[in-house]
Amino acid sequence: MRIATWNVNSVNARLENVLAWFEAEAPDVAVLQEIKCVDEKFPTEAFERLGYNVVVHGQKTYNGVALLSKHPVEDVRKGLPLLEGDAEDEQARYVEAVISGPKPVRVVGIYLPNGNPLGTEKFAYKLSWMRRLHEHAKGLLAFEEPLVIAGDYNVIPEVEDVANPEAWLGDALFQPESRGAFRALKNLGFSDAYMQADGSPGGYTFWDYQAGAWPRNLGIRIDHLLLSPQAADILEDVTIHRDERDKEKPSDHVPVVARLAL
DNA sequence: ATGCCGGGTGGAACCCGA
Repeated sequence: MRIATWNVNSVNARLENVLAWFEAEAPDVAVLQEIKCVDEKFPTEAFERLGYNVVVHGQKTYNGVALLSKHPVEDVRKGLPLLEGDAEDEQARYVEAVISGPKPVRVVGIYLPNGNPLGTEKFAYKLSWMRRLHEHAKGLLAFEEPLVIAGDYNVIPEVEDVANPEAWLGDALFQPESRGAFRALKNLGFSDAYMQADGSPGGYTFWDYQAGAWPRNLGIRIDHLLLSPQAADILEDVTIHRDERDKEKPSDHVPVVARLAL
């Protein structure tokens, strides 16, 4: 079973590329981020024609996530639980479902807050969102079942994950607090699928539209799939679909696909 | 990268992304 994550930077602006990729690759399950539309504007029928069950957690203009599955889905959750004292969260950044394939696997799609600029409410929101994810993930791990938390984490985990580290020192994606929270999440017992299956430096998943970042390969690795031990044990390979960044009207992120022996 | 690009909104100029 192949599970994909892709920040598409507007599903409707990207529809031609996205549908072509799904036709060619036909992942069993995919999570999309930054769909940038409400549920009613999501191209649900187009994905249904390709054989997908569609779960959308949309929002006008910003954010928005979706989960697509060729198998039936159960136990759908939209939105990350709040912690005590948290204010309501209006931002659509979390979707979760159990995929009822040959063997069940729980798949979570996240669009973790960017957090820039530092020293603002946005950075505080990023860190508080990561605390919420940490607590919820701990609960999911306790099921001791195959679990994949995939998405745009907006965290550069290590110096090997960025072409030009100096340029990112003042950025929320590369702060010690952000990297520490990602490491703490991983240390609950997750395996970073790319690091487990490949691990070579330069496995970038994002290149800025500006300043020739793509032709100069000034990328960062921020789209990750974290695997529970039961999922890590059956990981076969991980593929970063770099070619998508070279298409007409590309997203600034490319798809990442993990194959599990399910 | 101070926003050089790109998307959305709304119908110009501004917000947001990473």
